[in-house]
Amino acid sequence: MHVQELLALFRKNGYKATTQRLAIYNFIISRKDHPSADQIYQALKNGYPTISLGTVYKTLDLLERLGIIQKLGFNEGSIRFDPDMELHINMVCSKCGKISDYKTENVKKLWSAIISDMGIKPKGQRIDIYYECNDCK
Amino acid sequence: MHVQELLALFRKNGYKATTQRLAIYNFIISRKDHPSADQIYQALKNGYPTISLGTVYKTLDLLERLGIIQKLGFNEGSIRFDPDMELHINMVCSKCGKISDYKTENVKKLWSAIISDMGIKPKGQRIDIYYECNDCK
DNA sequence: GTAACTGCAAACGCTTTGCACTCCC
DNA sequence: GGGAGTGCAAAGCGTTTGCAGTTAC
Repeated sequence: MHVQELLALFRKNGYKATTQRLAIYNFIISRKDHPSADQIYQALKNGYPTISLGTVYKTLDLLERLGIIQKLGFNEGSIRFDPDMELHINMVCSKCGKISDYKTENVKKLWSAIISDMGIKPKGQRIDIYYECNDCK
Repeated sequence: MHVQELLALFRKNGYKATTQRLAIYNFIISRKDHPSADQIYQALKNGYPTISLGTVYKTLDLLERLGIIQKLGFNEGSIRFDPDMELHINMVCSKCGKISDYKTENVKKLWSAIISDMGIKPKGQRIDIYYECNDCK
């Protein structure tokens, strides 16, 4: 999603397009791994010295409500934020925790087959595969 | 897994088979939804008045280390415990949060197709589908 | 008998909340 | 100008930790 679209989406829903919100969104989509709230905060502190962790959380909640990011709760007590709302698989390294997305047409096709097998109308999904990434092997 | 097997597994790994551990495991497998630590604690308090939440957590960690249950972190800050270690889909009601498992041969077949498509060796997986359950419709 | 386990309570860490100040529109 | 949003600090809440007393073996 481009800045212009995001701006329009905010305004359409009666939310203000603040510097912080745009910065947070831009940061998330610039990253392939799925950062935690604190990682976002730490990274933005330099460019935006007065930004606060509370604002990061509030913005992430807002982006989720608008349906443009997904929250992924993990066992270690952390929540990660994924800006990809299309069907994909989260490849999670079970050693270092790094996450990368896997998205192919074939996966979509096979997933549709699973859905039609189940006979329900899904509102969303979350698919994790735990493995050992190349760095950790 | 039967009590006898669980007992053997504990002893093989040098852990003691305490009343609390057996009770916690038995409770989890008796439930189709995936209870949280506190739900387990609340349910067992009656039959085991001195049991503590700390013990519940420690036991759940142990069971996970032994590879017989899976922790599922959710966005709402809670962790649920799933005693089914075979491939299945967690059907999560997005309104009431109820979870039920979906497990068929067809899902296993389609999932294997996805895995071979990816060309990795998974150590485990977690598949959630969010939908609206019959009670909430 | 003794090492592991329990139960309790305190500590912890991530997230949420409340509120005065600030900034977008 | 006014109301939504920010930043800060305190509160909240699920989970972990430490330790003295207890239990399995």
